[in-house]
Amino acid sequence: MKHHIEELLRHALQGLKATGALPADAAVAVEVERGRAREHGDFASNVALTLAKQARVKPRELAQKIVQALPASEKVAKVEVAGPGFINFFLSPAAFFGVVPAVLAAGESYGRSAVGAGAPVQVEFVSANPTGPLHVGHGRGAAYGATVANLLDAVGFKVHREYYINDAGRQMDILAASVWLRYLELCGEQLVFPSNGYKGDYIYDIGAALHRESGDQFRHPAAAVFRDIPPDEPQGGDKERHIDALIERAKGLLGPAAYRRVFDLGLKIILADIRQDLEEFGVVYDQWFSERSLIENGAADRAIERVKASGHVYEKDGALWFRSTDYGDEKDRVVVRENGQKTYFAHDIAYHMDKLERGFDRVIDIWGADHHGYVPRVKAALAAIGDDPGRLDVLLVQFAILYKGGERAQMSTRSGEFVTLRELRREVGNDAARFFYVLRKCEQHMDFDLDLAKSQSADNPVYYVQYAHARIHSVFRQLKEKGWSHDRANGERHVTRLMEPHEMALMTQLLRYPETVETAALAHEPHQLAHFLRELAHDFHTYYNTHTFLVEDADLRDARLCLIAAARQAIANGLTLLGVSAPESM
RNA sequence: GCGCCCGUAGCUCAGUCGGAUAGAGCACCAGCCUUCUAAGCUGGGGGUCACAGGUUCGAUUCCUGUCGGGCGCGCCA
Repeated sequence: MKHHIEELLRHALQGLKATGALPADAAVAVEVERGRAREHGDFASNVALTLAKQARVKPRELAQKIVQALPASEKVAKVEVAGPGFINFFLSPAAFFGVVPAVLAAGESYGRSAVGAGAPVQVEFVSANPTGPLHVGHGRGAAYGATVANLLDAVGFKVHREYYINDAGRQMDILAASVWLRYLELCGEQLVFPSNGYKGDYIYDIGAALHRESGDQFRHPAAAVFRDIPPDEPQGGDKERHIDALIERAKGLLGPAAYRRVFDLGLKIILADIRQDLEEFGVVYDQWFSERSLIENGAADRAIERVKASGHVYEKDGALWFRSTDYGDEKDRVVVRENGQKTYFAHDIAYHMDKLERGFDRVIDIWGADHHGYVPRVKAALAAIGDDPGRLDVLLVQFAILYKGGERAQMSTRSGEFVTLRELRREVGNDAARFFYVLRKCEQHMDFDLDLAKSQSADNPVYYVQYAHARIHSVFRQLKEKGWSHDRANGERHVTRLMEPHEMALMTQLLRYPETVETAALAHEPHQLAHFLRELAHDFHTYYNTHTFLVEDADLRDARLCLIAAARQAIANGLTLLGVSAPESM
């Protein structure tokens, strides 16, 4: 509908250019928005205000000319010039009534569109280090990313959902060492666990799995493990040097093959856990992309070569540096360390190179806001190797702070004292978690009130929306109990009877649904859809309270049932995009 | 210190590319169940859009500065 109004305006402006009322080269950016107040109509445009200067006419005068040049449309009942020069459009009743059969005919596809034109888009999200279970911070990225992907899919993009597995690097070595040490304890060795190791209970579980699988095969005396290892922090040493030495000792004592078995077992178990966690949360990927594969198949080397070939590199202190400051980064970055190892950044260049080579029109990365400083260097690298950094969008998701009984919940993976996503899901349910996570725009810090999310009350927006859906089902159950049935065709013939203000409001909201999905998708803002659904539910609840649907007059009854069936469809479609269930009864 | 994000009602937050009288939910107050689920509805009070300048027909929105909060500034990932 919005696009229809925009089209009418464009026609009018073309006409005015043809007659010379507007300069032929006037920049035409037609803006149409929903009128805020009723008296401002259903749609309003400020084109006359923005073009007045170029046309050298007073805004109101220009607005009048535009209105006269507007082509007739059966969907528009009235057009007015108002205020300083706004053009207000009032839709005809036909435009409202049409939405009911339109929704019912479209069914699950109502709100879907083709603006994306099948363009391939990749959405990479969560991508948490496989060093432990997902915590509640990852949950927001998961819900947000999954919903952005769903929205893009709904408006016609070909969406590829991907998880980048950080299965290389020091953190994973720390995990492997942590697992091995817990395993040694289970073998009966007495040792002091490193302060910088992973201390969560799940490490014992993996150690136990290793022991079940391999018995004492990887056992070494604690004395041999800790011989000549530099002291840990509590003993006055450096915790980083301590853990690094333990990693080297593990590799030495176990040998490459056995070390790899320990390493891979930890990776496998944790990854399986993450995967299951996300699946239960309704988050499913097309691809799990391994960082290690970039090293093993030479992509990382190839990336380094391309950066070198760009000339934006130099050697310093034995390391290879990428001069990212050439592209506006605040300092240069190491890509190959003094010890010959490539940095995480080097792998990330290779990964993004690979993404673009795979032919995505747009690549969307969803990162935690703590990685914001990382954006310029990745874009710089893409620019240096001749790729277009404009194809990469990085969306930063702020942390969610959990409140429980008014108190903040602390989280830190290393110490093992964190609230996991799984715990959150168990506590508030998947639906509330998915809904709450996308209720705020991503760059907003979010206070996640666990007590509210879990409360089965009117305060809880997710129940409010779901209840509207369930209530409509309930009406149809009542219909049967009264021995009636719904004649949809008859209802559609009599939609013109739906003249009550509540009915008009509900139809207006239904008309807005496709616009909302499109706007939310293109702006990557799921919260717009969440807020829309609450409003739609409100429009239904007020209607429900004011009018009886199951009236004796069959024509009116059928028409009303068509309307609420359409509302039910729109709510269900919207909730599905959010990954929230639409229950038939509550 | 530098960089990024944020600051809107008592609380949590919307506010589309600069537009018309700044909105919603919660909380608070007053009402509504012989009627399709009261997990609902109706009405009411509540604002220096952090502060100070600037840009213009017009600023919550754009620019500069100040204050306050979060995050980042490794040859970690």
